[in-house]
Amino acid sequence: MRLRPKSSLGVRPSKRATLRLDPGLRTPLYHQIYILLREQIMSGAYGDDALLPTEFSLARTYGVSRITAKRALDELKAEGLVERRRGRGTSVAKRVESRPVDANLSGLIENLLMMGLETAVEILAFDYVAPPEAVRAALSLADAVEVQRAVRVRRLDGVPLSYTVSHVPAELGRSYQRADLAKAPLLALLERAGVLIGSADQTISATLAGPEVATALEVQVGSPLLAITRTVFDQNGRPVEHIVILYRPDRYAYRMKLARVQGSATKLWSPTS
Amino acid sequence: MRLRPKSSLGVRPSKRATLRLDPGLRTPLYHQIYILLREQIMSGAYGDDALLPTEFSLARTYGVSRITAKRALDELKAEGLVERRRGRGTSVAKRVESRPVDANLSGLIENLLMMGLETAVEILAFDYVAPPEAVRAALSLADAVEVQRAVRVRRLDGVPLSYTVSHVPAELGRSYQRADLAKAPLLALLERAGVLIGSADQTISATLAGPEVATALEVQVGSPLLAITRTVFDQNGRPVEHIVILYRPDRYAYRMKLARVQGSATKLWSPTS
DNA sequence: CACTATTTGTCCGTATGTATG
DNA sequence: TCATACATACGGACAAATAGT
Repeated sequence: MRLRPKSSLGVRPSKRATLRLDPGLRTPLYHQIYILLREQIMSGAYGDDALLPTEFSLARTYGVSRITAKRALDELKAEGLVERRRGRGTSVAKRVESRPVDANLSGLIENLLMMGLETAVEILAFDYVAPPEAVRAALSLADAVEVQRAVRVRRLDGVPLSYTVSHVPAELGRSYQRADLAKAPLLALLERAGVLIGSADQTISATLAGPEVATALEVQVGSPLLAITRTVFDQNGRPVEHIVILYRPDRYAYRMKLARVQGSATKLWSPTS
Repeated sequence: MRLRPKSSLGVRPSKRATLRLDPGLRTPLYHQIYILLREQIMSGAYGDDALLPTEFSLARTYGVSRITAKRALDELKAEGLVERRRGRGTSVAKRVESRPVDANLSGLIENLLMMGLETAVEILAFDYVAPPEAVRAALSLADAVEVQRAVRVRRLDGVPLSYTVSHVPAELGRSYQRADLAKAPLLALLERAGVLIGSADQTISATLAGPEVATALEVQVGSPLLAITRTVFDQNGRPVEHIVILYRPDRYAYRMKLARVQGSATKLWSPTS
């Protein structure tokens, strides 16, 4: 089978000419070069009618054959990014100038308004289970306790936005029913049951869409997702809810304003608003 | 040559069962599945002695042959992440327990202290370029202006933590040199140059590692990354810096404490500290 | 005008990797 | 495990268009 030889004795493969291409990366060499060139074109490195490197030149700098370099250029041509003419070379076709690094355009939703009632909620699961170890620890529960688990998908304009898995200690979970969750936020239900919400710990990270989540959010398996994990405490510091929310990054962005904290070496920013 | 047939007549290949793995991603199918499974293992989705899906089950859910599914599992085994026994199935080998759902344990770095000087910075690029359109817009620059661009990788204990691309208006960029960036944070350099830092807009999202970033961060292509895009303004509201930071989610988590805002229907939380 | 160097287009053959049944 | 198909990557060889002398 041979899954990567593991370079038995620490013998570095002595790659000399190979400028930053990684053959062990599982992505075809020509495609790596294609991405590098596209990146340079997008960022305007080849202004106007300047010529891209020739096939031979690319082959030399990246340590590949001319055919491989040619394929990278051909892929650019197939995308309409460059024009190629025999004897002349390869030049940038259209002034692309895209790549929205800054989001905000398009139909991106921001944090707060989304919490409003403009969204539709579908409940995929509502049951009582033994919690995963991490959840049990976060909620400071005893060993053999059950929790109320709910899996929800939130949509805006019919397009999935987030996939939520929430865990609530069973005694609190009894205070609401499956149908309630479709209409009101979980926190509101807990407050209705007399819980005095205090603070929350929140961790923001990134993960990949697995099969179930991908289906629910209508994205490809392996798509990136923004993951927010939140543990909510009441005013006595008792944990009352543990929730993981997975957002489609093309539909949702977590935006915030920061203000500079003067005179502190370690703490640079303080959130505002 | 045939670079992707372009599906001549709009004839969709009728992929039915294929639960949306991406064949156009140029990454082998077995490796895509490997990345997904590793991601799930790392995030503790298979607690304790739970079994991973069988080869046949994987083959069915992803619409590939059993051999391909087997290879994904074999690759996990080669990495020492799982144990496989005939007739029994595939189980998680070592309690990896990295990527704790709740952060904070293990070697996870939090936001603020990291900005300190415990980390080593490598500068991959330091030049003056025409900015990408999105950056130009964010910095409110005129059309044909150059900006100072820096690409950096930050490491802690020798392991890459973040990949940073920063753009600063050229006149401000002249105030520091390449070597300065390796020693002090960009904001400190700007303040040294007389800039009075005011506020910042920040967007948090998720993305996938491309070849260049993957190499720099020593992760696989297609791994999830936490993406923070920040535009910094001086006290007059003039933009002075645009920066995109890509974090390895297994090494860095964005944590925050939230306090409940009472009596507001739309605004539920207010950040504290 | 030929002559040449450069550069892309096309073809061959071969070896290895990927994916299927 | 085997046979098969296709993709990837290599090196070599030659043809055809372009630009300069």
